[in-house]
Amino acid sequence: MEPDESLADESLAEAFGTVARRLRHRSREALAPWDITPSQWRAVATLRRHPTLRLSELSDHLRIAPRSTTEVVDGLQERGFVERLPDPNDRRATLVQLTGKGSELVAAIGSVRAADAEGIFRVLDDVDRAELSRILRSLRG
Amino acid sequence: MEPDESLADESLAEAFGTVARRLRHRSREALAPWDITPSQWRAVATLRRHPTLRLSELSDHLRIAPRSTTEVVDGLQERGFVERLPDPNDRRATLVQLTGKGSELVAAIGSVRAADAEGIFRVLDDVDRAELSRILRSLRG
DNA sequence: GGTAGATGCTGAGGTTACCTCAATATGAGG
DNA sequence: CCTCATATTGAGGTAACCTCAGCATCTACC
Repeated sequence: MEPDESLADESLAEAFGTVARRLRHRSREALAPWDITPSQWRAVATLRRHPTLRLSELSDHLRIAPRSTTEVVDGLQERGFVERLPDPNDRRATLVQLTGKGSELVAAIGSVRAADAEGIFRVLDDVDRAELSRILRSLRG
Repeated sequence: MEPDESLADESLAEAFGTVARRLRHRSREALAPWDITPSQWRAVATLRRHPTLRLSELSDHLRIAPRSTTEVVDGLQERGFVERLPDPNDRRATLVQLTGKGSELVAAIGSVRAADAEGIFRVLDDVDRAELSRILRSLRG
């Protein structure tokens, strides 16, 4: 029950939130030229690796509720980056795919190289990056 | 420009956000019995260490816009955890302080010990916690 | 001492990224 | 066919931010 210890732990959670906020902010700025938000980018990036996903599968990857995925996909579809297709095997389901424009987006942003990540994580050396990556993976659960 | 590397970096930012979201979620649950939100808790915790702060100073500590601090303090004041006092040295400014109830809150939550932090960071051993803490501090900027 | 410009707070209004709950459509098993 | 589960979405809500404008007050300089 030493106050110092409790402070340390509290700071851990707090510092985490602070960095996350900063990261979100940077990310938003970095993506602004393409008129997409960080959470939309997360979805696009997921679709790059899994070219065809049901909405529910995309939800699982993003770890958000299905309803929220609908919203993200709506936004991307409006901007023409993804398209919805009926799942031929299950008429309840909807498949999501990148459009040509969506693929171009991925390429464009990929070549500029996630300035959001770089900008903030640049202060870390390779060892620290690896450490952080490992720790995050275990915290992700 | 190797795709693997870009993927790794992207995952770093992504994983960070995922963990942050999870942390926020846990934190909300942990604080629910006291009817305060994580960001309100952050403010209360700050006031524990700096018993009297101007709103603008509190903003600096929380790293949010002054207007947002007004909102956080409003919420805490409604619930009786903090009070606003006029700054005797500057009639533009408002000082914020914990009330008796606010101090009890800090004590109560402190004794249960940040379940939000513990719950998620429990998977880390002491070394990893220290590493994470150090890395976060450098990322905080 | 008076006025220009900085500073401190808050009202108004907006955004992002989530959420739950209920409705609708379809699938699967008996 | 009938029930139960699953997939998506409409409706509506929330937390945690933001900016911009307005008002009060302070500070500095003439």
